[in-house]
Amino acid sequence: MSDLFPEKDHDHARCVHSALAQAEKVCESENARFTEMRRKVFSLIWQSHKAVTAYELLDALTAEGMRVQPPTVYRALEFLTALGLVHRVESLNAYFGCDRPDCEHLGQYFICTHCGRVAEAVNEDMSTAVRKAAKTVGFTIEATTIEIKGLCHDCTTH
Amino acid sequence: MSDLFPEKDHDHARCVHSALAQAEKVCESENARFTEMRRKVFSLIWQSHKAVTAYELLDALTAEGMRVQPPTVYRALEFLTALGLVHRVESLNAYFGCDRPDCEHLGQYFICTHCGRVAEAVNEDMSTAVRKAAKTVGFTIEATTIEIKGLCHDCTTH
DNA sequence: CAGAAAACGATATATTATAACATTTCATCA
DNA sequence: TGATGAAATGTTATAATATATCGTTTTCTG
Repeated sequence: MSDLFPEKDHDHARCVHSALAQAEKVCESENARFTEMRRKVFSLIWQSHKAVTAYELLDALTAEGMRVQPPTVYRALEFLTALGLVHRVESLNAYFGCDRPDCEHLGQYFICTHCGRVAEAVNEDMSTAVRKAAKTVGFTIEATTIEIKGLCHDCTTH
Repeated sequence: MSDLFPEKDHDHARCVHSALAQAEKVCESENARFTEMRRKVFSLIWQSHKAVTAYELLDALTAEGMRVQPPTVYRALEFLTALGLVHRVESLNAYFGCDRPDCEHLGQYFICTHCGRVAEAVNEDMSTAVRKAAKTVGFTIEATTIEIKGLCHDCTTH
């Protein structure tokens, strides 16, 4: 059983560091500006593996003394999601950081209702099943949302 | 290609009639009251195969002269979704009527971005793929959201 | 450095959803 | 059958999520 979710005591600073490094690369290759605000919002999202709402981000920024309004946060989120650096969980109105922003993927999100963490899977069986089902009914896919809620392995066993 | 979406010129009165009959049955078997308000909201949702928002329903009720407030609509929606008579599309914050409320199913929703219609599939390959992926990572599923946006067959070809 | 484009600030407001408490309706059974 | 308790609805207020618009600042490019 390959666990999708990180160990509870993993070195999270490393996740953050790696995520930032990847984000830098993606922005550079896309000729997009990774501004201070965007970097700040991105870092806040990566403070945990949970999904955070726009207003939680707003509060966090405010708590750090920044005078920030909703549009600022939503703009940063729009930028980050457009580049695939973060993903939006539709069923939570919340955002989490993407592990592999460098490769195209139709993500499937596992959301633990107990610990709140979100993990992204890139499962070919699921993707294939979706594509096949669409083909069967003559549907042309533009976007897919696959969100699976339940208990992660840690929360199931402990 | 079995088309999931109804023909453009199908007898929609029949859809509504059948949906109401099924809803009656489900409510009866669940010992739940299909009150006037719930029936009204349910009928409004079934006026088309599109997903409608809570406030569109509110406006429709108001347009008919009813003095209705948001909680009333949300309560009806909560009741109807709990019984599986309507489904919520998370990525649209909107609701549509379920075809087969009598049988358990993990629905997968195809949402046409052109005509706005929503069709529900119950595809075992998809369900299986999701369950299998979950098992692989030791995840205990509580709920799944599968929403596929794109063009329905009609809108692709016309 | 000028000019244009992008990003951000600021204000206002739209949209979606729920909390809390009052009133009404309805099934039940004493 | 009418008292009563639970369910449903009404009413008011407000919370939570999101965007439109316009002005200013920053940054890129020539």
